[in-house]
Amino acid sequence: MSSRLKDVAARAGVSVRTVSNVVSGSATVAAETRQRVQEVIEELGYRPNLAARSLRAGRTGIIGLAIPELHSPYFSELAGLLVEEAQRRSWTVVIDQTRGDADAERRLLTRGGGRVVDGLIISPWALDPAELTELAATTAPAVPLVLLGERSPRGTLDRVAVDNVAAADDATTHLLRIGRRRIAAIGLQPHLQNGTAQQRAQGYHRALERAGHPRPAEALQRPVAALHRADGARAMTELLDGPERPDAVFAFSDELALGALHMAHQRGLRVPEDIAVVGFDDIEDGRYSHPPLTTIAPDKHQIALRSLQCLADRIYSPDNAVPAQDLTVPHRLVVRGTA
Amino acid sequence: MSSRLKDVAARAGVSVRTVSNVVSGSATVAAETRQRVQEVIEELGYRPNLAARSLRAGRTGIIGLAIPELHSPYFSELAGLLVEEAQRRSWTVVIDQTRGDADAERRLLTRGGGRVVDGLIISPWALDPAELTELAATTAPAVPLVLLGERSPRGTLDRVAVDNVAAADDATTHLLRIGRRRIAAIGLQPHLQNGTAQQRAQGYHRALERAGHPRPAEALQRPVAALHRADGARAMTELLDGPERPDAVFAFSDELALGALHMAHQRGLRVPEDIAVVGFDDIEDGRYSHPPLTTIAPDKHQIALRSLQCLADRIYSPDNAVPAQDLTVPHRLVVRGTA
DNA sequence: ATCGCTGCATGCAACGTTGCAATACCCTTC
DNA sequence: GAAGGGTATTGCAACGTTGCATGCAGCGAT
Repeated sequence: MSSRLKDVAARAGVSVRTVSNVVSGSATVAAETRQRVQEVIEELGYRPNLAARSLRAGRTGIIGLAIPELHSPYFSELAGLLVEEAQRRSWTVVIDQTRGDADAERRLLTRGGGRVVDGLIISPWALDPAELTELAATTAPAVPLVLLGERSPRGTLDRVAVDNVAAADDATTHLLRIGRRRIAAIGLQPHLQNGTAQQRAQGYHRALERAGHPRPAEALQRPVAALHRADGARAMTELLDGPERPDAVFAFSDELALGALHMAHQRGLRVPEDIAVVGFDDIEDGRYSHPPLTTIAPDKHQIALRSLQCLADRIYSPDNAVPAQDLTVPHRLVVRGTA
Repeated sequence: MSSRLKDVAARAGVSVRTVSNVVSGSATVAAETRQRVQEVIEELGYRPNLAARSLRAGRTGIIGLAIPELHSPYFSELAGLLVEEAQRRSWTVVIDQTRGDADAERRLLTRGGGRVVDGLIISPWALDPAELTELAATTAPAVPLVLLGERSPRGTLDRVAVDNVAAADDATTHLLRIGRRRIAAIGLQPHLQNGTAQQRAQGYHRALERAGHPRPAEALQRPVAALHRADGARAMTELLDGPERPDAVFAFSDELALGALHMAHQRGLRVPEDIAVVGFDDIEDGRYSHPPLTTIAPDKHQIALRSLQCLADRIYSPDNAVPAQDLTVPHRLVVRGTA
């Protein structure tokens, strides 16, 4: 059994309340008393019981981070930054993996999220933003919520993301500028109500259009089941075996790009001479691929920082008084070796 | 405000206790009553308050996972598996990043770990296993603890790991078998009391010795500050600029290996013809590098499974009655394209 | 000497849950 | 019809913490 306020109080010869005051520092305590209590705290190794505190305060000091999968580099890099930044605010982060499972995301909002965590940062994947908004609105005690990437209809929920359309446009424009003409896209997700993929596709089209290109053939726009390397490799195979061989590929994620790059090597193509590649995410691996990957780098640090700030505003605001925010974080094109 | 047992009880016309019985399913409740209570629970959207439960039960249902850094692929892959497996046991995982900081690891054991989590799975990095054991023993309420990788002196703490010596031996032996003679090692960490690196170095030496090779020159054994790609690239540079150019490299982690591979490409070397590379960890990226990385694959799934099992045994056992276990999980050599 | 003020310390109650032990009820059996 | 046994339900207390209100002492001002 470990020591409680009561034990410290008894040993220091003061009341429980006074020890509590020393610990929290909220009320005035005489220097001498504080000193004595502090010593006893050290001596007994007193640690506040978080469960009791939470019960009393109605807060747990825990926030949730819901991402599709932790082993994906983009999310693990982001999660790392978030955990670190949360620590600075003395929050603890629990990570949930939704694995692209709509039910898992649903459960998180209605059940899991409901009582354990003070707030939730969620990067939706399988769940339609509309349903998500609906769920968030109808869940009994509203969990403070911040969306990563997906926009909720009519901006009813806080959201932090890069400007996906502009970023995809930048990537495509770069490929045009270096003289590419048959630019393929890898990463469309027509089967999902997935705003992110749609937005990136939109940026891709916008750039081509502005440059006076005809709308690219369907065969050049490759859908994927997920954003893993394997999917990128598969899509690349399809492209290389397709009717019109592209001279450039814009992949909607670095993992897809690396898979595509891998396949290009397998087929004996030179990158970027035979085929240029641009990715999206700026994951660590891309810096060390061969050749190093040209990519769109979202400011992940900003994403972590601002989504936590957003969540804090909502958690500490009385009665949802804060209006929903839609924060756009900066991105930049990082030109390395593949395009 | 959200509903409590009290609210459900009032509405269903039963006592608080009966509702509690329905929720927990522990005591006998008449079918009819159960039905009615269930309906009210649905209607009001009642969710148990975890803080109150924890306070009462003395358990939080939260376990900690302390790893050096989340953005490193090996750890994020492992963390993903652990989170998933923990979910199956209805545990919540909070992840702490120690960033190779000894103080952070110390704090975790004495302070953080003390009261928040029911148990802790820790992959020590900066902390000497001896000090770690010492700390664990002297901390007031002993936190159930499982070590990943590092062994505690005289096996006083539970531990899950691969046989690092044998695995490193396997990797080195493979390089010998394909005809390499000047085999370098990247990843030594003489400045840390880091058992893992020492063990891998030991396996490397053992394999060379058994094959009748002289002890490799110091210049072939490259120390690193950390296990990132950048460190691997740097070490590779040193090797290529060194007095004796190796024809093979055994890197103590895949990240190091990928950094080394990158540098080999930069210098215009052919892999594996000019220089062979073997890594350690079997991270996803290695499967898509060019060429795909030959590596030692620890059974990560087993690591997750068994460390949780171990922790469960300790948490649910009365009074530390369970003896400390030292579990060795299997590994295998995965031959791909770099060696 | 009395009053009010400030600084410090304290007691009570409540957060929502569950273990324990007791009670009320019904049905069977002699 | 009473005793016995089981089933169903309940009240009380406690887990450790903190908000609120209050108490107490000492001080300077009136």
